[in-house]
Amino acid sequence: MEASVPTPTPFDRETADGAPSNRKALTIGAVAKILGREFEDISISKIRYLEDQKLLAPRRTPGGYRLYSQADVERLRSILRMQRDEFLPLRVIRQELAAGARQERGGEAASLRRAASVEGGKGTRLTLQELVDDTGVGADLIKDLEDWRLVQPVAVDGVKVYDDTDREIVKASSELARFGVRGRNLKVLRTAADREAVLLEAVVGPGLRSTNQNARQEAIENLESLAAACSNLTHMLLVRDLRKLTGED
Amino acid sequence: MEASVPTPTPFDRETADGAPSNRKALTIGAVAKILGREFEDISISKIRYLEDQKLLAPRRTPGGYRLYSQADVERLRSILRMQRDEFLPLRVIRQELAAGARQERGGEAASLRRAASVEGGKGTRLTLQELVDDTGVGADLIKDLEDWRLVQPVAVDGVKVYDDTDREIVKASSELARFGVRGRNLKVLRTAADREAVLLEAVVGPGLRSTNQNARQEAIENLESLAAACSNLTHMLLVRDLRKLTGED
DNA sequence: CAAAACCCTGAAGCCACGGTTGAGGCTGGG
DNA sequence: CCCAGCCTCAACCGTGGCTTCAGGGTTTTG
Repeated sequence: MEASVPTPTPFDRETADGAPSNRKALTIGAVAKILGREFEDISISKIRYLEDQKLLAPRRTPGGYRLYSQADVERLRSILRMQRDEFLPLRVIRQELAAGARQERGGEAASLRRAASVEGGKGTRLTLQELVDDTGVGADLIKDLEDWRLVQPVAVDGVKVYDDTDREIVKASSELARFGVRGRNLKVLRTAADREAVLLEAVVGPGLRSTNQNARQEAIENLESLAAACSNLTHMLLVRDLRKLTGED
Repeated sequence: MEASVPTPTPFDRETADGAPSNRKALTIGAVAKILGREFEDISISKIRYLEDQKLLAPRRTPGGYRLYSQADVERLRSILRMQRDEFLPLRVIRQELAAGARQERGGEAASLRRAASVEGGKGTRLTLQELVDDTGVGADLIKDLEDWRLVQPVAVDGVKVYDDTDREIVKASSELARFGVRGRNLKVLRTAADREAVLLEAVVGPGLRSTNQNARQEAIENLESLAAACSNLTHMLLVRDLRKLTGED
């Protein structure tokens, strides 16, 4: 989410005049703090390192302090995204940046990869309105999905908030809704998923509850593989059933 | 070491009847040589390393030699491609593979999509032996899958033959078998798929039975979309369930 | 103006990833 | 029975991507 923090940082005194602060150059510490919201593994030393690797070239004060323009920050942001979402090595990112400000290339696939991850980011919190805007789905359908518990918002401060699995679920459901498949029919899918979850829980459960952090991590990764394989298998089984349907007529 | 060598292969693997040799299982050296054409940085040790990292799991001879099925070679090929072309780290490739390359960027997803197509080309007919060589799965697991009716061969002239959905199902199951999920547990997946099929049948059934050829064709295409959306939705529901599992600790 | 907060460079260190190498020993096809 | 080919296990290695530390300069703030 692009909340683009125009927020006055604690030590922020450069915004004393109500002027648009986002025009001002930032010190390295300020940049780290801002980007820290989106990327938890950012650090001052890392930013310096990236400069060392010729990925950035901020202006300097006469005294030698780095000064980051708004553009620099954006550049850095996209570097970090490519790292995190597309797993690109710096060497490649450098080229990618040099080759014009190309953007949004494999972005779709990458975001999918993240969205489908079991290891939940917990990051996203959407209001109903945002969910509607984001998916282009009517509030009535969402209501329907909630009634049948396909979507399970959480109440925070009396407001329902949705997360990113909810969003993906809504998107997928809207596809089905086009064909008239709605809440009551979807219930069968939910129970199917619930049962699969129980099955997988039985397999990795022990490792998951292990106190050993390594074992736990491994269990989570196995869980990802299992979930994928499971969905895959179910899909193939469905395809076979459907072929029988279309074949024998 | 694996004590249970799954090779009571009933039939001699000699292709006395001049069968296409590319159906046969290969030794590691042969695999390296073949893939060496496309990937210069392949080596025997690298292939072994990838196995060590759980990216491959070829069958073994009773003596311990690795035997690579056609499917294994393809899997390896796509591993190498993801490394070379998409710079993905092995950790990510592992997941991507488990997902059965459900979405393949960059174009050619043809082979899988064909296999996943509802519109069945009844073409493929595999014997048990071919199925084993092709998928690299032990005959015992296949037997297990048959017992639980995940795989449904047809008897022709007293010989059981499998089709390509069976093959894909076996492949997906082998992924799960690695974690000890076998026949009895898989039954829940089959019934889930069956129910989804019933659901979709209700939606497109009328069109499917239409005498109007156009309407029929359209129904089939809708069915594909529906199947995809359905699987997708079930997967997301599963992911959400699993996140709850990993989250609350 | 001085202390406090922040920033600078360069060199060294660290850890994970993705393999390779080598010793010592089986396998299996001709 | 021979010998190329394969096996495991453990040690080793280069690179990438940072972090840490020492020693010292710059800016802000009160």
